[in-house]
Amino acid sequence: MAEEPVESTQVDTKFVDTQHTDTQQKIFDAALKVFSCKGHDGARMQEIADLAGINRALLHYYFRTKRQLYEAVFAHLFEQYMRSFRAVMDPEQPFAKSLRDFVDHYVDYVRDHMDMARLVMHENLSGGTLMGEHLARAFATHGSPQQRFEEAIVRATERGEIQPLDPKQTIMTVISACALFLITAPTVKLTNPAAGMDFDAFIEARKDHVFNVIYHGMETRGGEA
Amino acid sequence: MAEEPVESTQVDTKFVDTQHTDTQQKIFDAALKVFSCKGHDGARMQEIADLAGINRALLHYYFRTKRQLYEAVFAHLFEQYMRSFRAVMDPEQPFAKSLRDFVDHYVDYVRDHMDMARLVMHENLSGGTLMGEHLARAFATHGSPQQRFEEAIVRATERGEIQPLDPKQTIMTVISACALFLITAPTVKLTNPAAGMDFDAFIEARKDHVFNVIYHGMETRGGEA
DNA sequence: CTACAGTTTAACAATTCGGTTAAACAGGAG
DNA sequence: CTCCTGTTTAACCGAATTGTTAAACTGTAG
Repeated sequence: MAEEPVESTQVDTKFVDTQHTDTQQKIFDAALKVFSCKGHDGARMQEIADLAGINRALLHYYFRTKRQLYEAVFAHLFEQYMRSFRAVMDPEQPFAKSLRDFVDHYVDYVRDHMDMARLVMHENLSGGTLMGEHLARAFATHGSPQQRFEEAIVRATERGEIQPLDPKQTIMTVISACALFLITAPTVKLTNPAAGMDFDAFIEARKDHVFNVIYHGMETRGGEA
Repeated sequence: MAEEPVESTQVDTKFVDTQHTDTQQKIFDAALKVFSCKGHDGARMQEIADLAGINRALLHYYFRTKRQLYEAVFAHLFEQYMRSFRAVMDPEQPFAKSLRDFVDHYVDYVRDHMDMARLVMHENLSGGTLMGEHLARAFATHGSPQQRFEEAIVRATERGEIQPLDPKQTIMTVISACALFLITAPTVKLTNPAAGMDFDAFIEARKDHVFNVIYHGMETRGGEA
């Protein structure tokens, strides 16, 4: 019987490794798509196998159990997400730029990773501890993506650029305004028979809208400067 | 065999009706709780029966299939939701009041109907057409809850109270800012080890924050009036 | 050629779950 | 008392799913 291939990628013969990671990647992609659409419970291993172009036996050969596969996919996405936010955000730049960058990056990321966003929401609704654990660990090691943004908010407040508001509230507002629309977009489309509308354009407009409303809602107003 | 009890409540002998609606209510409550936590696929009829204090046979006696029960619960919640929004919102009152009312009502409603909110999000993620159909029908008959708010936005813009922004974007921003926090609250709690924080107080603060940021973000600014 | 990891096929076990059924029971209505 | 409806109990079916296993096949590495 072959040894557990998931953890041990020490065997780096070029061929094996490539073949290995190739299939694993196909599985990841398929699993993500299925899990994100139907959630852990709604997903079927058979469907994942089909989508990956392999058979169920091989699926279990790579990931012994459904749960294991689910968690692997989740962890992978999460890591990817955390990494994407690590770069940007300098607390000393003008708040307008920090906010704009954060909004742009957030909207773009969610738009380009809808599967991930849906999966996260599924996990969140299911009330499992999976996300909690990952979040806690990630925050402890790299610091949270929002942390940089929070610093920027605090600094901007100290500089008198924006009003003294609870940063937690601000972050929640920004993230909500950016994310919820995209997550609910499929349903919104169903409702809104405005079929002709350009979705991409609406997203770009959304960035502007969120930035403008929130920025001007937070900046120190004339009389108080 | 008893006739289908779900649709036909014509038999209004006091006793029977009471007994009937009593059990049905227990089932509704139990089903809502289970469905909202685990989604349609994750929910188990046995668990619903247990929570309702009855047995599976009786559950199927009232609702023939799981799907039927699910849709009944969904429709019931939806109707209730639409009704709750029908009253308020006068387009001619100051926009500050319209916005404040909408935010307050929305936050309160979602807070007091978390199960419903979670269920809606589940349904949304699952990409079913259920919500789309209900929404479309409701919009056609009573007009949407947001419609009143949208009118208020349009009128306020005409009066020059607020800047000319796309009302769709504004509504999306307001609803997002109100709802997402509550839906993700369980997870946020897991992450944030600030166990001491008063959740109710945070919610009240959230209303203020959302209102303030959005209102001041939208009002016509000094130079342009 | 041999070994071996990856892969397929096909069948299997075990469980779970949704749904049905029949029989019996309970208690108010008439 | 008798009828009827709601309710329970218990057993059952059938379908779907997860997970396992054994055997055979494939192509590269050595």
